[in-house]
Amino acid sequence: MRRPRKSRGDGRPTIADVAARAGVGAITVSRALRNPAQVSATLRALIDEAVRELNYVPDLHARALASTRTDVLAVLVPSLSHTVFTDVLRGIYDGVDGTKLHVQLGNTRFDPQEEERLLAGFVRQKPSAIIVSGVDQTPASRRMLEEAGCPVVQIMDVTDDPIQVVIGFRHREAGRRMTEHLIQQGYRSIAFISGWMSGRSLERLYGYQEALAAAGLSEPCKVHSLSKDELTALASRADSGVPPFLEFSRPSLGREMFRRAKELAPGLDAVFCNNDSLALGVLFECHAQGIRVPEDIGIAGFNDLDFMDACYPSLSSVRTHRYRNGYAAVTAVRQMLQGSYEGPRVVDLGVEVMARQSTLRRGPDRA
Amino acid sequence: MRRPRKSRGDGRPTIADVAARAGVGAITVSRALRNPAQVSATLRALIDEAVRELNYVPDLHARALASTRTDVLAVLVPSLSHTVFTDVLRGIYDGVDGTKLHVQLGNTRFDPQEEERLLAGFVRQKPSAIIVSGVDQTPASRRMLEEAGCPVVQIMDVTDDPIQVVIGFRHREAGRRMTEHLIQQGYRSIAFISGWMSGRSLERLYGYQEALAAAGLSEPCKVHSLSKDELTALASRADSGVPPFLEFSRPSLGREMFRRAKELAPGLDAVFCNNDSLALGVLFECHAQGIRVPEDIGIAGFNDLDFMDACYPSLSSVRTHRYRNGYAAVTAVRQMLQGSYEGPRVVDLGVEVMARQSTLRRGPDRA
DNA sequence: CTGTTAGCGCGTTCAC
DNA sequence: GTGAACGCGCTAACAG
Repeated sequence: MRRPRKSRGDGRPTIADVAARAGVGAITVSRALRNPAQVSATLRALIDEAVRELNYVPDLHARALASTRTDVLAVLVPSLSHTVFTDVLRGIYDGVDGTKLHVQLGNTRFDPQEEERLLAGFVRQKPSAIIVSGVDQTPASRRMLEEAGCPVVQIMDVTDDPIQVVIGFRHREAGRRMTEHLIQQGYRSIAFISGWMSGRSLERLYGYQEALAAAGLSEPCKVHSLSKDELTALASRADSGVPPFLEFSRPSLGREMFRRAKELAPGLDAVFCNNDSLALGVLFECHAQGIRVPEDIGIAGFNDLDFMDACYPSLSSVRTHRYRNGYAAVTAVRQMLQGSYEGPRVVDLGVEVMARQSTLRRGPDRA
Repeated sequence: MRRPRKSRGDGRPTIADVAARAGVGAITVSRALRNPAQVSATLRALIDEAVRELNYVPDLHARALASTRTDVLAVLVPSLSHTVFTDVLRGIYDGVDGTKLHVQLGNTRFDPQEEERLLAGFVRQKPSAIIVSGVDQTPASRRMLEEAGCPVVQIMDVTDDPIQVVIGFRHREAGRRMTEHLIQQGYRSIAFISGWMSGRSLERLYGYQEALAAAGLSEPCKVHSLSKDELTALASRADSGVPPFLEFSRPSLGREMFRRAKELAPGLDAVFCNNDSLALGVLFECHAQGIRVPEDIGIAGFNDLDFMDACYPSLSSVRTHRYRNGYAAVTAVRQMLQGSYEGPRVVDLGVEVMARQSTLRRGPDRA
C-alpha cells in the first residue's frame, strides 16, 4: 500500500497548493503565471496573493518536462580564461538582462570533443536557443546544431555557410589590414608570432601572408605554431594548472618568441603578435634590450585589450567588437524566437585597426 | 479519449523504448544506466546494446523531477571579466572533470541583489552543491544557502563563521604582508591605490594600514575609493559596455591614479596597487615620466597575474592560489556529498608575497 | 536481482 | 475565460 507523497517531497508548495488557496484550478494558476493576459483580473489578484503567501516558486524541471521547452540560452565558448570570450559573455549577459532567458554556459576548453559532449548535453535539454563560438564545428556538432530545432547563432567569426545565422568578423581581413598598416609605416621585415594556432588564428596568419605577398615581401621567419610539447613545458608554473592553450597568450612567451625571431631574422623590424599579451611581452623585451619602439621595432597586437593604450609607448592592435558581438547575438536570438528576425544570415561586424605609437614611425596612414 | 502519444513528442526514444527493445522493465534500464552494479551482467549487455542502437539519451528534466535531485554544481562568481575569477573557474572545471557533476554558472556582476536572484533560481533547481565567492552574502542569500539542503562552500576569502565550509585566504593578511615587504625594502611613503573597493579590497586596505601603523608610518594620501561617477566617466570607451566595476582594474586608471597620488604626496616612494592591472599602469607612467623603478618608486600589485613577471622591471605582487582554490572547493564538495569530508570548516590557503625587481631596492627581505 | 505501481509538478489537450 | 483529465520521462518504493 502506498502513502501518497505529500505536496512535494520537501514540503515546498506546488501549483496545486496555490490553486487550492486561491480557490481556482491549477491550470489557471499556471496561466496566470506565464501569460497573465489569459486570466481575468479578479482571479489574477487572488492567485498573485496566494503565490506570495505561500512563497510559491514554480519547478523548472516539471515545467520543462511538461512543455518540452525551457528558457535556457545555451552558450558555448572555448575558454573562460581569455578576455576575448569573457567580453563576449558580458555582451550576452547584458543582452538577456530583463528577458526570461537564462544563460547556460558551456566551456569547451578549445576541445572539439568536449564541444560535442556539451552540445549533446544541451540539446537534450531542449534549450530555447544556442550560441556557439566559431564556425568550424565538427561534423557531429554541426549536425546536432542543425537538428536542435531552435535558433542557432554562430559568433566571433564569419562564414558563407552558416548553420542559421552567423555574426562576427573576418579574421583574415583583420590580419591583412594590420599587416598593410605596418607596411605602410615602412616596415619591411615583419614577423608574425603566435603561441598556438586556433582556426581563427590561422586565418589571421593567412591575412598577414596575403598582405606581405601583395607588397612583394616575404616572411622573415616563422615563429608560430609552437609545438604542444614546448607549450606544455612552458606551462609548468607553480600554482598553475595552466593548460597549454592558455600559454599562447602569456607575455613571457612573447618575450621568448621575440628573442627567437630576432635570432632567426636579424633584420627584423616589426612583429605582428597573434594576441595582445604577446605584444606586451615583446614591448618589455624591447625595453630590456634597449630597443627603441617604434623606431627600431614596430609592435602590433590583436584584440585591443584595455591595457594596450595605457602602455608606453602605446601599443597598436586590432580592435574587435566582442561585447557588441555577444549582445548582437542575443538580440538576433530573441528576434528569431519570436519569428521577427529580419537581419541577414551573415553579419560582419568588422574590425578596427588601432594605430598607436608602437607602429607609428611615419605618422598616420594616408587613406 | 486519449491517443497515447508515441514515444516522446519529438520522436526521440524514451526509457520505455529501450526497455522494450531489451526485453526488460524500464526500471532495470534506469538502474543499469545509473548504477550498473545493481544489474546482472546479462541484462546489462542487452540494455547497453539497446541504448546504443536507439541512441537513447536520458532526459535530465524528467530525471530531476522524479528523483528530486540533479547533478548540478551551482557556482556563483561576481564577474567573468576578471582573471581572478576565471582562474578559480578553471580549477572548478578541472575539479568536476570526470565527475557526474555539471557546473552551472551564475554571474552576480558584483551585485548582491543579482546574487539573491540567482541563488533563488538555483535553489529551486535543487543543485547537488553550491560554491559561492566571498563570505559577505546578504542575510537573504545566507538564509537561502543555509536552507539549500546541500553542501555549500564559500571561496576566495576566509571567515570564522562559514555557512558550512570556507576555503580561501585572508585578504587583510595579504595586504599587511606586502606592505611589510615594502617597508622592509626601505620605502617610507607608501600609497595604496585602488579603483573601486569590494569587501575583499577593503580588507586589503586595512591590512596595509595595520602594517603602516605598526611601523609608525602614515598614509601619504588616499587615492582609493574613486567615486562611482568618476568610474562611470572613465568607462566611456568606444565598444565598451564596460561596467564600472571593470574599470577598477584598467591600467589607464593606474596611470591616472598614480599621477594623482604624486600630486597629493610629492614625497611618495612606493605604491601598493589593489590589483595588477593598476600596477602595470603605474609602471608605464613611470616609464613615461622617466621615473626609475625600484629606485625612485617601488611598485607592488595584487593577484600575481601572469604578466607580472614578464614586465621590465618585473613587478612584485601577492600571489593568491586561485586555481587551487577552485579545485579544492570541488574536492571538498565531492567529499561532502559522499559524507567523507574530514577537513576543517575553515581552510586558509595562504598567499605568497612575490618580491620582484619593482620593489627590491635592498635585495631579498631578511626573514 | 527484477518488475510493478504510482507519482514527481506541471502544461497540454479538450470540454464547458 | 476556466476547468478536468491525462501524460511528459523518469525513478522511489515496495513486492517478488
